[in-house]
Amino acid sequence: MLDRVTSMQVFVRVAALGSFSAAARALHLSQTMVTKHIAALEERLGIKLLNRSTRRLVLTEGGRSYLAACERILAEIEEAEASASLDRIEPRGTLRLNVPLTFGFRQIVPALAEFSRLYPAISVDLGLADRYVDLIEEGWDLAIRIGRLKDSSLIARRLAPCRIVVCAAPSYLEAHGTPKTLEDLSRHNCLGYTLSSTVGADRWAFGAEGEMVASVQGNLRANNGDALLAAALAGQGLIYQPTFLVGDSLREGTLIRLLDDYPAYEVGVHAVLPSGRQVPAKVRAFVEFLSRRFAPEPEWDRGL
Amino acid sequence: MLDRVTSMQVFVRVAALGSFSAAARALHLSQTMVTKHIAALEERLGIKLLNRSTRRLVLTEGGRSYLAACERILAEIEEAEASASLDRIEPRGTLRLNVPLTFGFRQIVPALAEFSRLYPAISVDLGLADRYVDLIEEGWDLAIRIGRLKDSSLIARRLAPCRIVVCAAPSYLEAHGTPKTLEDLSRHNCLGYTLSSTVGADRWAFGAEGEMVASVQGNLRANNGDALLAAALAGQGLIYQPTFLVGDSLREGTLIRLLDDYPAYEVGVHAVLPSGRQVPAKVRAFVEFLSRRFAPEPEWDRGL
DNA sequence: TGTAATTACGGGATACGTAAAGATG
DNA sequence: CATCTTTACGTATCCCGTAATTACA
Repeated sequence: MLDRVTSMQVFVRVAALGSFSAAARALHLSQTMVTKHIAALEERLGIKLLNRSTRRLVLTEGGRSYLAACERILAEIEEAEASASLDRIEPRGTLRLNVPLTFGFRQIVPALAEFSRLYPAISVDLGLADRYVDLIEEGWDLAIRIGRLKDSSLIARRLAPCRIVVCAAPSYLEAHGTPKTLEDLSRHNCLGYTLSSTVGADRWAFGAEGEMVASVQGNLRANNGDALLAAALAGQGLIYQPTFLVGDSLREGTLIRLLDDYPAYEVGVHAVLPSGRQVPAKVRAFVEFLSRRFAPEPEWDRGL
Repeated sequence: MLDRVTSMQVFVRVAALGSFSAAARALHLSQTMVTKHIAALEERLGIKLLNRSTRRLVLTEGGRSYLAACERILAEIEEAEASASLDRIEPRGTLRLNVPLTFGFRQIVPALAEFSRLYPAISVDLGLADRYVDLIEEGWDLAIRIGRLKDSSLIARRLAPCRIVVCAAPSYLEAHGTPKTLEDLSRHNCLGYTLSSTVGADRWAFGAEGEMVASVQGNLRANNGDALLAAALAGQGLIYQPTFLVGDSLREGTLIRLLDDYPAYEVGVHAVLPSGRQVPAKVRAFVEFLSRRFAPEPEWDRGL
């Protein structure tokens, strides 16, 4: 028999999203299992819950009232488990963590090794993605977001500053000279980062709040910082990237920071979590861990 | 994973009876499974629910509060399932019913009065429309369709025959003569029904299967049978309409049936519902009700 | 020593995903 | 034709009871 609680969760998700496949994605299940869960419920109850054509789902009358009951019941179960569970007190279980690619590889993955030593009872399910993810929809416990946050339906905690600087390889500077002012940038090959809609591709900001902006252009754009870093190291042009990415190269001298008379544009590295429920200890533990790890100054900014 | 609802039931029983083996007997389970269910809950919650020595079971602090929650939750589940299952046994709720205009006014609305007396727990949401409606999309429980069905993704049940006959007012026949053969029709003013794409406007069919077809024309067309009926009664021309519409006038003598040497074209009145295994009791009840009401011969065909 | 809970273990049921089919707009 | 639901099917899991084991009065 399919777990009835799971079936109820599936049903609630299907009803909320209006789609079997969307629910499957959200719950990390196959479409097949979603079908089977709904079928199991319908069989058990003896009524049809959803009228479905391929494109459209509509709750039946019985489905509507059962849905309301499921929501009540699931909330009660969750509350009962949360208040009874050790999870509240002791960090354990699986932490579903979603982080941006570059920051993830460079800063989170190394950190996780230590975190796992500290908390052997926690296993981590790491999602690396630069795209926007819906925490609640996709069931993440926690995400790392870099930038300036707007979404207010989530709890955010600032973990570290993220300073964005301009730099280039010595070979490039020898060949093309060194820009001294923002105006000079327009005469250089500025490799653009396309993922942020505000700054990175055509506009490079300076000053902690981004008070100054330079318009730039170049012969390469990418949606991935590591790719741009590689290009810059090869002497192709200037890049405008966060210090957590270019810090090592700057300390090694393989990249040179430019325009350091202008204060760097500063955004934040944030831990973001779904609001509402009480925060599980595993999440608290990880946020605290990162917060300590990155304070008072993150490692990647040492010596810059 | 053990079914969580079952585990809760086991836990409640164990707590009530103060013994694993007693609970096993009560639930027709092996002692083994009782142990495993309790262990599964304890694992899931991360806390001990029962302190047990061989002879004695004592709820822990956490166990007591979780027990209370389980009792609430199980009661709610039972209630939700019972209420949902009622839908399949006892006809109740709102029946969303879509019917064609003319048939609806003449045959369904009168029937509904009696239906409501028979099933006071059902309220009806009646949609009158001649256009094609998507049952699933628009959330209808049931539709009446008249004609010959093709759509196979729906369940259809034939409720009654629908015979289509030619008739005219005596005043018209006095003025223009009485057609005796299909060929004669071409010399008459044939008022066309435009809603059906197959027959009704330019082509009038005869014979149970529509084996014979006459081409016709006239000076009025409409997409509504009642309008054409009114025109015919006023002596404007011939109409080709179902007996459920013209039956009363024929019996009164305000219309005269023509060409009754030719057997009438016969289509069906169908109940059509979204497919799926379970049909709600309210729907079954209504279909049965109509089926009985129209059998063995529908009222509108009496005496024709 | 007798009763109750737990562990070991094997067989059979089933939960699950892949892949293909069916449906739909 | 792309997308969504359902069916078919093979596999690995784990549910479950029998039987052996441990714990306790």
